[in-house]
Amino acid sequence: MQRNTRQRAAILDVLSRQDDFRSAQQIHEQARTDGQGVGLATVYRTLQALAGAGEVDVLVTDDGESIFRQCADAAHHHHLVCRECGRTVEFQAPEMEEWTRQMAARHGFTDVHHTMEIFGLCPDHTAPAADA
Amino acid sequence: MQRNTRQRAAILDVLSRQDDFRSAQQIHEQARTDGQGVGLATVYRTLQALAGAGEVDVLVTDDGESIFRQCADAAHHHHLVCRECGRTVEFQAPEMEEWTRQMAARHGFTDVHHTMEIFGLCPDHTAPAADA
DNA sequence: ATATGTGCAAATGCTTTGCAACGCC
DNA sequence: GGCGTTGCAAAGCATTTGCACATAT
Repeated sequence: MQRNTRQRAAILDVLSRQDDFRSAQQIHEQARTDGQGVGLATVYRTLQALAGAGEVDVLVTDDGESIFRQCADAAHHHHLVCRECGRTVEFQAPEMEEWTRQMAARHGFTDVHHTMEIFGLCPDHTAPAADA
Repeated sequence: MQRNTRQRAAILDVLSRQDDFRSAQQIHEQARTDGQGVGLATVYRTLQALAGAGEVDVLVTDDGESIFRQCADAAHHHHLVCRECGRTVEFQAPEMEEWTRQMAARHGFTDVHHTMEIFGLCPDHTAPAADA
């Protein structure tokens, strides 16, 4: 049901060599650069499938763009992401998990999931001094 | 510099009577229903201004849509939101604030901000039993 | 052989913007 | 009166989809 196409391999290849969160368009361009051209629609479709299968993590940026990453940790975790270059640090927050679960339960919410991501500028992209 | 127009008042009015997170389009429609028609572009522009001024909170849903709400607590806080109706519970997580700050600092990230929202189904919208 | 995947281009949906008319201060 | 504001419609963007063609199994 899930075929082994050249395109799929190309996308997985880009993902496996990418340590940062990247948009579909960036991944598309990268595959293209690697000489493994893939249609943009295919990139979207494949990423969607991978995300659905839990093989890649998806984050929605403040401006509504989805960015993807093949994470090292298969378990549930969160991210510290550079909003400039996508550089990422994975981390877990077990206390938090429990905490949010209780919060949801206390208010009778079901089928919950939470987002908890930290966006900032990594050491290499610290904001230029805004000297007047 | 910020004028008192009928439109602005209409939008603020809708917001003040709205306890849930709503999209710009929903707010636009509501104003319209209230007999206080406002152009959609104006709604977007006004919400953007209000958000920038910190007078309303903005959340980005999983599908990239922005939803707005005039929050009771002016201080930094988080939300438990019903993904079906927008119903919201505000809450704070002081331990978390400190926690994320340290996490960012430890990795040399600056100018950070974090998102931490819980999405689920409120008691009134619990998923229909998926009985086979 | 056949269902699935792919590519293109058109369509979608949210949001932004150009520009002339409008109205607060 | 002047400058921010509004409205409309067009433009912009990321993403999705229809459909004919290619291809993995």
